[in-house]
Amino acid sequence: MSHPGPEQQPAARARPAGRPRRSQEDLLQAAAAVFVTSGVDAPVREIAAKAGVGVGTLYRHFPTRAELVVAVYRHQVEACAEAGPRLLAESPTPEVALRAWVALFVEFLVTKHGLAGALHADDAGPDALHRYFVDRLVPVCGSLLDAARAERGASASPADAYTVLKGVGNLCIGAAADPRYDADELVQLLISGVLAPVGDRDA
Amino acid sequence: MSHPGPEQQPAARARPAGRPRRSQEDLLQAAAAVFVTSGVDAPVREIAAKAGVGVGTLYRHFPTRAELVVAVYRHQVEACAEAGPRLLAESPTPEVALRAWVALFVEFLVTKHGLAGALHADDAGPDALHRYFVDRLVPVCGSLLDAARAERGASASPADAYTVLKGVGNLCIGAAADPRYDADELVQLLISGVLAPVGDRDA
DNA sequence: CACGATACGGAACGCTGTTCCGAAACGCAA
DNA sequence: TTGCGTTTCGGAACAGCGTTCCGTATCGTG
Repeated sequence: MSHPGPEQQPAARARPAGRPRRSQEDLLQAAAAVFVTSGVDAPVREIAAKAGVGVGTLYRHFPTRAELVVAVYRHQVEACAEAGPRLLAESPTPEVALRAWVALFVEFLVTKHGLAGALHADDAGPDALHRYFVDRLVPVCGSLLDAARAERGASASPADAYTVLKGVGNLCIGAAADPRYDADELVQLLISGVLAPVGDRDA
Repeated sequence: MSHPGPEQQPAARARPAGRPRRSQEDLLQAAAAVFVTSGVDAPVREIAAKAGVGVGTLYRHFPTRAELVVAVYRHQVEACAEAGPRLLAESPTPEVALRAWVALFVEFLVTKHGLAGALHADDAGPDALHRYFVDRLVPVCGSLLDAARAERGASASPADAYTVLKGVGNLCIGAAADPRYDADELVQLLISGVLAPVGDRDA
């Protein structure tokens, strides 16, 4: 923070080349800035350029694109995860806590353009991004879900925490780019369905 | 007037002077086959190779990738659209009809690998694929939704047909590639939430 | 001062969707 | 039949992506 180092002029610089740590921080700040302006899908070269380094440097610090994204958003995901138990303790009912937490998650995903879309497991290889989100947030979501369901008295579990979390994430895809689409509304309705008594689904 | 006419206005005569237009049909069949094996995101070159033509030929018949996808699935989308009113007429209640139609839509999306993911408006340009799906299916979804809501007596509309349809489509993303994720279940739960009385959302 | 280790930048690779153009195949008229 | 215009064909070429690779510049140290 106290040493931002925003110099980007390509000429006349005899600056740190062999030092290990500076680039990493520059990269993270540059990536965060570019993600805000150009979305999470911004080209790698744009991030490297913003940081004033080559793509080779970027890839040594973050071997894959997903790991860079994880690094940029790690503390926000952490904050979201930690908000779960706190909301559960502070809210009047577990359902209120669950809804508040989910709203928090949705706002996080929607404000980072393209993050929800980049969250796909896609196929085959376990994406570092997908894995991190799942590992960190599924337990939190699960405990909130269990508490809310216990309150409602819904014994049967129609959908597990992983499915619900992935569903919420999917609902956020494209939300920022489409004014006609209200992801937050839909997510709350999904929660309503998840918490509804099982017999409610039969006509 | 009685000119020998080295210049012919291409008004009515659009006769194929070159090879017959067999290519278009070959392309559609090849694309359908490739989509089944390699998913909707299969490379354009693979489709062209399968059809035994060059990519130039493919792009003259289908100026963009999305239009090819639309052409391949047009009759299935049409069938899905036509199933809406039929289900509404044949089902015991509108909600049953809505749930059955949505299940149909989900099965269609999930079985075509990657179709749901390719459905994004993404950004900026109105995708031909997205437009076609929306134009054809939103009215159908809307009438089913209205009927089901009228039956339930839920006056307020928490989410319009476009939002619900897009939400359902989003929930199907990655469903085929992830055994732990049950899109169909989630979609039915979302419908439950959509049809639930408005006051149900407040804790 | 010299030498090895290492982080650096950016060219290069393989892949994508899309555009472009020379060449070939056909119908029609002379 | 022969020639010509028209239209389609095939695939090279272009632009952009994520990722890999390597010559080079700089640092820490003996």
